[in-house]
Amino acid sequence: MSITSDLLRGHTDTIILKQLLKSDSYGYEINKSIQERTRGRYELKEATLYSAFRRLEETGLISSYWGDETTGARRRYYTITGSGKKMYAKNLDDWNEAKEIIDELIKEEGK
Amino acid sequence: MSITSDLLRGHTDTIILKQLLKSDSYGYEINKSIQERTRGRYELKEATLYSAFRRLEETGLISSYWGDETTGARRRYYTITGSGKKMYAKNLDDWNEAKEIIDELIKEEGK
DNA sequence: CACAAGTACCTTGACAGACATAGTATAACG
DNA sequence: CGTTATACTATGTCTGTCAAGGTACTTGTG
Repeated sequence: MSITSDLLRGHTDTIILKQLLKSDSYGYEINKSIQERTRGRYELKEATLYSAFRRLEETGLISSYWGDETTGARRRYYTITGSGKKMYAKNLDDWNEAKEIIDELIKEEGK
Repeated sequence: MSITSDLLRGHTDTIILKQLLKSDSYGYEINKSIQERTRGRYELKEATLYSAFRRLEETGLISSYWGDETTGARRRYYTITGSGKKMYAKNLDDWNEAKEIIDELIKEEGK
């Protein structure tokens, strides 16, 4: 991984919600997908991922169910809820604003 | 403040270093400057600011000296060091990369 | 067949950065 | 003369990330 975790901090939830917006998924798959999408520049640590799931489910932004795999390890699938979708939209807005603010504050040419 | 602190997390040091790049400054002034630059959308909490100073000084990225105010409260001024400048440049690069990665991961239209 | 590697999930405890709260001290203003 | 603004400090809490360790099943390899 090339960037530090503090820069990604606070985005984990949004990243997960985004993945679930496309379709239900499970931990391992989500993480693989993230690695692919970023061409290996970023991966969620397992502990981070699963603690995010717990947090998101506790606050009602996602819900989960066990898959009915007849073979292989069991998978816990997650679904984004209505309030999860709202939260995603809000987080995206917040991100766009934060991006602007941070740029203003740290860009060299400054204003 | 409109954006959450987790989104700003990890940028505090860079924001401070950026301010000191222009000229030596002190805590209160830096914070005021941030509020102005962001038109009130962001301010560092005092505890955050001063603990960042301590951290930056301990790691040699800034150094400090007491101002010789003949009036008003005493001010502790901070100067950015050589390694502070390098760190600033590195953090800026990291930010540009992180920005790209996060956008890829959370933007609606996806990839 | 034994064993490594890959898939898939979970728990515990530690750490660091942001922050709330509270305190000290001086100057300016009405 | 009390409030507001300036200016800094110290202590303790909270939360997200992560390291480390564990369980369990499947597939490939020699």
